[in-house]
Amino acid sequence: MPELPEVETTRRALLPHILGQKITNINLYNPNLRWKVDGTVIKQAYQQTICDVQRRAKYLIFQASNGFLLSHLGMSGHWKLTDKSAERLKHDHLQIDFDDFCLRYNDSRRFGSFQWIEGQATNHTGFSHLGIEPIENPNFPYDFDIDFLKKALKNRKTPIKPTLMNQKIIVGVGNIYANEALFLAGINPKKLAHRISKAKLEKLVEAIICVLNQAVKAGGTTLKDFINPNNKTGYFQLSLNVYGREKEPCHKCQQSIQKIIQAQRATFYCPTCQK
DNA sequence: CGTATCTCCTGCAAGC
DNA sequence: TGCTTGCAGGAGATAC
Repeated sequence: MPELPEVETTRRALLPHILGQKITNINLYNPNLRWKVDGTVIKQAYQQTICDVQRRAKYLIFQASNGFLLSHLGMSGHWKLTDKSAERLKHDHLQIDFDDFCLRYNDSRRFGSFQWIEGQATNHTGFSHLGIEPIENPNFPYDFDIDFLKKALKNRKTPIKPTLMNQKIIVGVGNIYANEALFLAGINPKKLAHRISKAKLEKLVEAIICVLNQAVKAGGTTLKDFINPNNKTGYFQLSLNVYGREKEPCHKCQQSIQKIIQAQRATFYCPTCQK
């Protein structure tokens, strides 16, 4: 599910509800997520007041005065605003109570994770392995441009598509948006990253920024199960040009979209439009 | 350091 | 209908 636009959609949906709200209780129903969640998370966040909700890469940050809860949604995680009295669903693993409502984290595949970290997320050194933010982010630097990309790809001999998904270079781009950005830029996903011309890289920068901004505007992409905390689906799936469209006609040239596997992931592209 | 591969888990759809 | 198989949006660990 969640790439940058889905995490950002979640952040924006949560912010107005929980800003300034005090955590009155936390229930960890199932600690067996990607890494075992220990009770420390519960103890540290208890009675804290949320002073901001931020995003770095695909991580969601619940910032309180002396620490923050870091939440990664993995493949299938999502947060839901709901009544405390609402019946708990299968795969609801964590519940955060506020005065009049609660937040529940549901994650069928359990690839998500939680950490409680002392201090301010904006000063957190644990994010240092993460690459650049490709679109505007109110809390973290985002100066993504052609000079950055040219330098970053100079020594990368891997095909451009899996390279775009490398979170050490650019954050937030997962399988769907890597496919879509390459289509918009007219670049073949098999092209080796260091062999792409400057003109094409310029198009790629523009395409990544464009596709992510459009997807944020659309509230993310809902293929199967992405739902925002207010129970609304995204609608960027209506704008997909290649992802999931194997054998369907290209929106530009009508040739059929091809599916290949790269780094154990599905890649979709138009062999005519993407050279 | 860069690259390739494997892995965690459940749900669902396709194929037989 | 019911079974098996493969695949799904992420990314850390490991081996070379």
